[in-house]
Amino acid sequence: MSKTTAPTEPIKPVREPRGTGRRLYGAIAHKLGAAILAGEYLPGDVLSGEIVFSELLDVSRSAYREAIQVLAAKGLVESRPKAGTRVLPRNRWNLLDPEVLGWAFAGQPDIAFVRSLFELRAIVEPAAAALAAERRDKAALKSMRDALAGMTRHTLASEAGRLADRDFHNAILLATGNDALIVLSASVCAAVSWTTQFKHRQRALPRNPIPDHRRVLDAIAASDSAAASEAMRVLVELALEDTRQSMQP
Amino acid sequence: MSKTTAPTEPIKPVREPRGTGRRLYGAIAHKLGAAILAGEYLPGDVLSGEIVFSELLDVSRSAYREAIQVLAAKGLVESRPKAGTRVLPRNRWNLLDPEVLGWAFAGQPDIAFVRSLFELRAIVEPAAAALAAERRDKAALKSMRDALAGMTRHTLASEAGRLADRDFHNAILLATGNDALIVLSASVCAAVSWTTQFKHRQRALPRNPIPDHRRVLDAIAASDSAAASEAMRVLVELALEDTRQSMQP
DNA sequence: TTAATCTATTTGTCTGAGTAATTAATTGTG
DNA sequence: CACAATTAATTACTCAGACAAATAGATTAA
Repeated sequence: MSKTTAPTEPIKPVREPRGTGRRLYGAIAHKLGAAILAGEYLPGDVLSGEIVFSELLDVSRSAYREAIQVLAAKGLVESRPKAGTRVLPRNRWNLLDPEVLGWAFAGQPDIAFVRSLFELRAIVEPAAAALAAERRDKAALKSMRDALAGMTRHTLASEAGRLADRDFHNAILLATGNDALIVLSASVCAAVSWTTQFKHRQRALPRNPIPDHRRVLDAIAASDSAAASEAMRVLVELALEDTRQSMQP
Repeated sequence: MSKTTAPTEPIKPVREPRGTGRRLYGAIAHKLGAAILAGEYLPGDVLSGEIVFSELLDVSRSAYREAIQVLAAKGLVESRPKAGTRVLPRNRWNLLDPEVLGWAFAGQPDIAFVRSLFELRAIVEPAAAALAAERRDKAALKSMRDALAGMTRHTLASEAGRLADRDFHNAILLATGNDALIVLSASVCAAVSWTTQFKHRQRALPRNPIPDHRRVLDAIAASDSAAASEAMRVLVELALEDTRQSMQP
């Protein structure tokens, strides 16, 4: 195949801080990953051949192959000699991988998937708050207080406020001392921050959520795991409702 | 550096069905990933240089680089020009990635991490059972019944019995209709199956778990989400105790 | 002390060749 | 005719070597 046809604009590394596509192979992985998540390639589809596809993208086979390794590592595709590189069925995808989540939200995010993420969050975060209440680490409590202070200074609609909110949830997760929980929430929180960022672009937050956050903190400080869980449940519930409002219309 | 020193036996692709190391780059990724998870390389350590390291392993730079891409995709390492390839801090690792979990259990698994996985399971699975009870899909119910039947035919200590047990839990997750939950449990279940496999090598299961499983199924069939959650909680609790017994001494 | 510049080192990208694995067609065999 | 063994063709995989781009660290200038 000749290089005359350029069906896609030339792949160029994106300059993002800590982003996924600072290098060429990263940019290709981002492009292809987002395309797969968006449904442009369906499970079972083959990605032409190495030579054909790399020429199509106008990059070397090395760069293309390294990008494919990234996708394969996340369970999106599988390469086999003679069979080519095929998109794997959706249940093999590593949907909780932070980068994959980023690709999922790069395009029009699937409503059902967003809902399932919030459902997962509604399961995990209250339980995490309860665990944190049982452990009640003093340093962790201080982190939460700091984050809460940050939220009082800035409104949640601001960038700084959202960061403080994230820090608050992160501090609780840290306080559980559970590595698996920490990693999991790191993924989910990243995704949630995407949706909230999406949301706040349209409308400001209708209510002041500080008291709700303080309730969680107080319960953890008092080692009341049941109250902590319940308070966190309310918090997630509210976040879900806000998101639903902004995504429905 | 010359190739005279061979500190490690030559890397060779492992022949596993659907395994991680069928190719050379996969074998390297497996070797390095397992080494990192085992703590042989600590966060902040650099992996020499591409040329040095690839010669050390006696493979080409391409194969080594593709292996590194896999590790980088899972958040284990990060490569930057002039700075080399460094092991990232543990909170960047994608610990819920099935492959990473496999590497974690390739060596002596960290007790604290196993505990945190069970803690996560104890959080997620009862909630999933409750969700399944709310949805109550007829096809899913049939899958659970089939898996349960498989468990009655074989004892849980057998390979077939363990597969049936996995199918049972999988069917419940499927019934939730929550993609995020499904992916998450796919990871955790894989890890748990590792530990149970480890366990059963030493001693047979002391009790017959069929009635406990049936209780979960009945509660889901009756759309009693509270009962389903509680029954599943008991199930996970028992599994945790069994594992604790076999890992303590 | 601070900030700008330079340089050496390291990863990133490209090219082209050859190897190994696997599917699919083909042939042989009951 | 059905089925197993063989072969051929396609594809990913591995290798080697060169050059480009980026950057951490030293050097110099303000």
